[in-house]
Amino acid sequence: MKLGRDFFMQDTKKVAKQLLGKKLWHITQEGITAGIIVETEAYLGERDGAAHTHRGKSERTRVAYEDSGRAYIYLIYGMYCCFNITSGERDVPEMVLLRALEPCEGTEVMMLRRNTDRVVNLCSGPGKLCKALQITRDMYGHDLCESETFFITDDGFRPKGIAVSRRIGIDYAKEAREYPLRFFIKDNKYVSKVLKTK
DNA sequence: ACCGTGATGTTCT
DNA sequence: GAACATCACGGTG
Repeated sequence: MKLGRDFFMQDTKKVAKQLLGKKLWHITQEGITAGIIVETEAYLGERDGAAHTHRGKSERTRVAYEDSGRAYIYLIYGMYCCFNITSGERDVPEMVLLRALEPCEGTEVMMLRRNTDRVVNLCSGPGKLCKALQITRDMYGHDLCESETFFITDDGFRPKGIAVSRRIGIDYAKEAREYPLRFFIKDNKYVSKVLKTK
C-alpha cells in the first residue's frame, strides 16, 4: 500500500514513470487531502543542466544526497513552492518533480486553500498542488517512507497510456532543455495546461 | 484561445 | 544584482 524506500531507490526515470497513478496524501488539522499523481518530471543530478544539483551540493540541495524517498521542497519566484521526491542511489542527487494531481480526497479543503471552485484547476501545476495540499518549506527533508501524515500509496490504479515530452520552464538549460523527461497520463484533464499533446 | 506582465523572496554569482 | 522547475489576471482576437 504505502510506498517504501525500495521504490524510490530505483532508477529515477523509472520512478518518475511509475509514480503516475500513485496517490499522494497529506493529513493535517484542516483535514485529509489526497490526489492521484498524473504528471512528473525527472531531474538527473550533475549530468543534467536543468537540475538544481547540476553544480553539486549546497545548503538548498543537501537532502538530495541522503537516502531516497525524502521531500525536496523549494520556493520559486518568491511565492510558490515546488515539491520533489529524492530518488535513485544514495549520494546520487536525483529527484522527481510532481507537477500535477487529480484531486481525490478533501477537495473542499483544497478549494478553500486555492480560492477556486474549479476542481480541474486545483492541482494542475507544481505550485498549485503544493498550495492545495499545504506542502510547505518546513517539510523540507520529510521522509515519505516513514511518515504517517505525508506519504504515497499504490491503490492499484494503472494508467492506460503514458505520454512523454520535454520539461516545462527550463528554456535556460542548453541541451538539457530538450531531454524527454516529463511524463504524464495521456488524455488526463488534470495535467498542467502547457505542452499538453493534442 | 493565446499572449504579456507583475507579484515576490531565496539562492547563487 | 540577476535569475528563477510559477501563477493569475487583464488585454486582444
